[in-house]
Amino acid sequence: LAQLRRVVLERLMRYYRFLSETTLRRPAKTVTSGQIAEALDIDPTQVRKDFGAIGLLGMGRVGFEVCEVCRGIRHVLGFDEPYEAVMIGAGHLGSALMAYKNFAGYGLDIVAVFDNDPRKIGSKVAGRTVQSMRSLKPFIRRHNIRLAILTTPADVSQKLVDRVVSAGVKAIWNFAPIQVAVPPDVFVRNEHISLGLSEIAYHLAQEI
Amino acid sequence: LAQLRRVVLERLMRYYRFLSETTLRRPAKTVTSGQIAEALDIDPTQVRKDFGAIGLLGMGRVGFEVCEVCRGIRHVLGFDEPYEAVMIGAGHLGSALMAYKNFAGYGLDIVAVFDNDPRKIGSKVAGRTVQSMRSLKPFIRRHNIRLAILTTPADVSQKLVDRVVSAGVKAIWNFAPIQVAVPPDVFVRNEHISLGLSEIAYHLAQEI
DNA sequence: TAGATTGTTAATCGATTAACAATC
DNA sequence: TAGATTGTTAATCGATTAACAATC
Repeated sequence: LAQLRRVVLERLMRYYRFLSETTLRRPAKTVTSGQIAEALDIDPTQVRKDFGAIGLLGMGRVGFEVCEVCRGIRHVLGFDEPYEAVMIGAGHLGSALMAYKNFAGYGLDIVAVFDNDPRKIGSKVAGRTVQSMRSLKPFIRRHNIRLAILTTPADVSQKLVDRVVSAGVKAIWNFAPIQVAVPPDVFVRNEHISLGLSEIAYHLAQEI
Repeated sequence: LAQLRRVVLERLMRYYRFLSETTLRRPAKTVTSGQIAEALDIDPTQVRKDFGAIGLLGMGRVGFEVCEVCRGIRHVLGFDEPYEAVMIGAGHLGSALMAYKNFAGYGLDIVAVFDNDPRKIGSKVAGRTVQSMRSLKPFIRRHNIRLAILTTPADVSQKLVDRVVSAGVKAIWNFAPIQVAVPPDVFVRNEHISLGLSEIAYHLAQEI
């Protein structure tokens, strides 16, 4: 199975969400590439190609089995292999993410939250006690954590990244408004708000 | 000036952030496409193409004037034309976004926040009093608001979108975990957390 | 069977990268 | 001047779309 590109992963996720949502409302055994394509405004061939790329086969004149597709996507995207993460930063954004219920359905379990603010340390966020940043590194080591979610201010973020990477973290989900540097074997996914902002601002300015 | 695609907008934003950040640290009058390219891991030709697309000209052997580039990007992306927005939802995420200081630098001013929860209505979020959803539509009409930022639960989001669109909103910045339907003249930017999640989960599963 | 849908090959489209004369 | 950097054209690459025989 070849390495899947980002755009493909995103489409797979959209298929998955669409199938999960619609089958809840009106259960269907099968779905055609055309139905998915129309709902998500994608070419039907694209859907079949993507399914083919992850080894899903359809049936002529019938389409694809919904359950099989969902199972296939779950498997490929790795939702079935639970992984634990630490949240770095217990501010508004960190708390918002901690409170997000759906993560469990994607295999993600945020097992601890850390902050530097003495007023926050010891308090509870979504049922977890906020710990001091000093405990961060030992915690990651002890629990073999591979993912760190970063919701800290720009100025301290790089230092914290260095620390968690040296403790063994293999992926950073970066919500901090800064580009962080990591060794080549560490994966970073950036969620810079400014990218969305640029698109919004541009379209509003265009429209006048 | 041709319509700019999403990837171009995102690159422009990255250039802008890079130039703003680095000139703060070590002020430079000029910058070459090669310097930008190396820092952002982009092809130098790409940088020159993007600059050319928005009418920025460099100087042989010298490069581009930093100030001129920043001004050009600000102008094209529309950061210089201030626009007001309403925040729909005063939960963790809504509060986090309200508290974000940098928006002003991009022309965005969140002038009001709305929620359905009686316990939140009347309280302050980042200096703004949370208003009832009942005031949403009249407020948008009265102030000619063109952007709504959506941080509500999935189940109520579509209804709220319909309402703000009928009140005249022209763009939706959607942080709700659902695909919202809008008329063709309304622009939607989705920030579904699940897309990032799929990439993270996939890479962690691959790595094993 | 007839007809809708698949899987796959070929064609198109657009975006990225390479090459290089023009420029300061 | 010499040499680094630009602007632009051409070449490459990859992704999307079209076409269509095979299938149920």
